Amino acid sequence: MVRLGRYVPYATLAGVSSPRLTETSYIVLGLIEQIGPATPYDLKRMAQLSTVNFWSVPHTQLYTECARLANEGLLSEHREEAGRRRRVYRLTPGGRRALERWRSEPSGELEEVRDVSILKLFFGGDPAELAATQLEAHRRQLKACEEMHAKLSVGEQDVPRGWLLALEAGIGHEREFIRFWSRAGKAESR
Amino acid sequence: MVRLGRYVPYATLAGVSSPRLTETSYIVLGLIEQIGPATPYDLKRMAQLSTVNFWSVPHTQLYTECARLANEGLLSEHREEAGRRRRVYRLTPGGRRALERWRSEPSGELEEVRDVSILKLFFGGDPAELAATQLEAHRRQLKACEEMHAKLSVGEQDVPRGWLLALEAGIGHEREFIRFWSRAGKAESR
DNA sequence: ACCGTCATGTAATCGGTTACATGATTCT
DNA sequence: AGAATCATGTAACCGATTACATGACGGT
Repeated sequence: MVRLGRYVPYATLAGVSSPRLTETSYIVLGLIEQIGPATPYDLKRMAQLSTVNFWSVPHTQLYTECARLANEGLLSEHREEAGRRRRVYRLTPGGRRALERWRSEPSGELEEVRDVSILKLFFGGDPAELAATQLEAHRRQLKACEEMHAKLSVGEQDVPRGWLLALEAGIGHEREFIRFWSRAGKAESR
Repeated sequence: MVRLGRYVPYATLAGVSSPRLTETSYIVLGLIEQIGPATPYDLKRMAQLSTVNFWSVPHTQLYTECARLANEGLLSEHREEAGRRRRVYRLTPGGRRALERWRSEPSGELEEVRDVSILKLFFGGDPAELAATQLEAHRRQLKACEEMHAKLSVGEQDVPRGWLLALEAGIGHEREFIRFWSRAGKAESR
């Protein structure tokens, strides 16, 4: 079986000092591109709501990541004068270039599945018991995804194509999980 | 869309001081259970070869993890007298209990997909280009999985049931990825 | 006025990742 | 004998996770 390149290291940016951009960085850059100038808190809501929910980022990291990207010159930072003095970030031209470069460069990397329940299965966990719990969870999740998809599809909203596709990917995997656990749960145990 | 519990924290072990067991810990415990007393290097080979390849662990971590588990009393450590003086680890009763508890406790956690290419798609990457590269990679990976599965299935080898199931899960997901990218790659771009 | 929840952070910690290094073996 | 590869670690670093904390605001 082929080794999966899991330890993807730094993205080195031609021409820029030495910014190590992780997926988190691109999520921040990408979200700001989509919604315009934003505070870390805006990003948090956006991420929750929209659909980076297939790749969640804890809110505390949004703060530090914004600061870092600003430090690297990929975002500009501006503090509000008013009471809260929140930091508002926006893309710099360099940030936009970095995002575009990343986005347009297809990668042959494969991700591992890394599902805890499958790990338990691997190490001898009882298929029927694992399946019962997992099936319920995946069915719920599938339902949530489908509802979200329906909501985004109605009318002529201007939902970016990528959002729908990503959601559809999620839906496909949920279905696959359901198929898998259905089979695994009832196969003869010997 | 439902929030996925991604930040699964510590597994607290009733009765034991304060061992924080991660998935890596259970991989180590589980592998040692399967192959008996082993050095970190044995674990590395085992992990590579067998099938924890759907959840890889870098070899350096096997060393530190073994040391930590020994420290927590879940493994016992014994140094060879001979030249290499390698450390050989084996399960203690406590370690075995911890493993069994973990394994038999089904969890409703869901994993996120976290696929970089889908992330690029989400942020506006070109479906056709991404699909081309991903399709090739997934096809190759699928082939490798299937070959491995065939190899493990022939004859009356005593391959643990979990190994086959985990492999089958991987195969299912690879097929799903292929379905997805096939569709995404050729859908009308507007 | 008080309470609960949302908003907005800061900071310590830690597992995971990368870098580096040396001793065995095997092959030519 | 030297080169290449396998075996076996050690250690620094850093992003991600957890813990903690306070201010604003809507409702009762």
